Amino acid sequence: MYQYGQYCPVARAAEILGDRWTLLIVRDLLTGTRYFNALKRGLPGISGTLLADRLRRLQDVGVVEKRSELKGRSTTEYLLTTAGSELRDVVHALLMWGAKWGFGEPRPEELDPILLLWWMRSRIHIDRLPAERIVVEFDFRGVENAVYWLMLTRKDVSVCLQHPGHDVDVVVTADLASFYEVWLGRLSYDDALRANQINVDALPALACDFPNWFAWSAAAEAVRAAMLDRDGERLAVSGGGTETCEPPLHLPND
Amino acid sequence: MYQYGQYCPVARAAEILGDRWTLLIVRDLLTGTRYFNALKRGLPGISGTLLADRLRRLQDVGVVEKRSELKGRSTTEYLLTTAGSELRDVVHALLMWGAKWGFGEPRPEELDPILLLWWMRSRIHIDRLPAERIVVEFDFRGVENAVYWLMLTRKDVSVCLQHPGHDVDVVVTADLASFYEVWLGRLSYDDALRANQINVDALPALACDFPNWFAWSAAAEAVRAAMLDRDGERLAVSGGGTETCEPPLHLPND
DNA sequence: CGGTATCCCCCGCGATACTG
DNA sequence: CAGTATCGCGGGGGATACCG
Repeated sequence: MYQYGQYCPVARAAEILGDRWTLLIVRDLLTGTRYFNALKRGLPGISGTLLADRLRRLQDVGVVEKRSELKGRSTTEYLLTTAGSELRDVVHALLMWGAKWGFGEPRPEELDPILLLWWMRSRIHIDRLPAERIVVEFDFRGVENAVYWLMLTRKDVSVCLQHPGHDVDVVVTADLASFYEVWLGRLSYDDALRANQINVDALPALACDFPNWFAWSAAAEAVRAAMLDRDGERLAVSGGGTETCEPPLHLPND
Repeated sequence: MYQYGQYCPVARAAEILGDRWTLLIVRDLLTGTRYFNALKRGLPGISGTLLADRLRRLQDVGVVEKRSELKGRSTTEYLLTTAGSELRDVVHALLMWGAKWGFGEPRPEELDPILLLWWMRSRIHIDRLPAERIVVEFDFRGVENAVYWLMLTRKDVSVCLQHPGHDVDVVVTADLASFYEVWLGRLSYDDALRANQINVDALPALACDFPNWFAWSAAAEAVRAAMLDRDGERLAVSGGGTETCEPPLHLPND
């Protein structure tokens, strides 16, 4: 951990949060991730050693509390302290800025289908699911052999890298980049359907209900707002050819 | 520059801002620093190479604009773009959090007297200065031979590491840590005077006016608010022994 | 002043093996 | 599963010299 040697609150905060991965760890803790391996799954590329280092540092500075439940199994929980919870404002400011100024098309190396499904798993409207178990198969184009499954019940949601064995109820075939953009609010689900970037094969009732099972990304609203914001500024600057301008549609960008 | 490989606005923002020094560079640009060497002076410990690297990166991502005025001298200005200016929210969130949770007594290695004077230089109420040039000598205790000067005119303010030659109008003798705490709003100037942590030797009129020449740290208000905030929570938790509690005074902490 | 080019060292980090 | 201990490397970054 580097020390800037400046007696300044911004420098102190940057010392604590500036280490690689630390802000993403906080982001995930803020959205309810509590276990070591869950954090690790949400941060592909981090090594176990490094995650442990970062978590220890966060404990030392009073942002994270480690709680070991000795009762049932060796479940160790990482929870944000009060100080950690108040980082919500920092992460939110980063989110708003990132959505407006650091965002655009996904880079190829950002198209990790497993991470996407992992994120989706944590944003299921459990109470909107059908009563019976549902297995959804995702067939992502643009990545070789990217076929994974989501097993949805009202008790539990799991990402399967192997066929779960049960019958598949819904088959989603999608362009991975487009599905990511839908996830993040840059593209509307309906538009993606219409442009054949997403295809849902299931009994009509299920296919129609499918998009409602997901809350989509927590960042989607900010991303949409940022797009409108920037479009607004661009239009304002360019002078605008039409006085009554059409509501900006999310057009497929093929 | 590290890439997290996550299509997420927070990760994208962290990629751009997470490099060492970058947030402090933005902090200084936000407060009006515009020249390479001025940035360097405000960031003791950064190498010229690294500062140049960081500034180039910030240009590449559209946060900073480099403007070379070819007219007069070879003055090169670094200015925040619109995107850069909107980082104000991020830095502000860090400031608020840092003031509340990452702050406390200064660490010994943070007691750089030159940096303090450099900061003071940029927060002078130029219009409150006397009409004639004023030379203030600072005699910081706790550091060997830490004697420096501030030369104040309504045209220009400069930090002198050598005696500027002119007569000294005000001699400030102070404990460096305490003066830093006054600078940052953790200690009131008057209390520090009373506790002999700061001593001002000058003609009465000048001595009395001296503290009003400075705007003190831009972070001071946040720091004060954070102290009250935390005290409030502490009192609320401890139950409070007195029903009418005295307004929390900033007592000298000797 | 306002940087770039070069060299070289150190430590942040990944990989691996091991433990409760 | 939830980590710790150890080793080895690569590149981030400091020091220095140089240029416009």
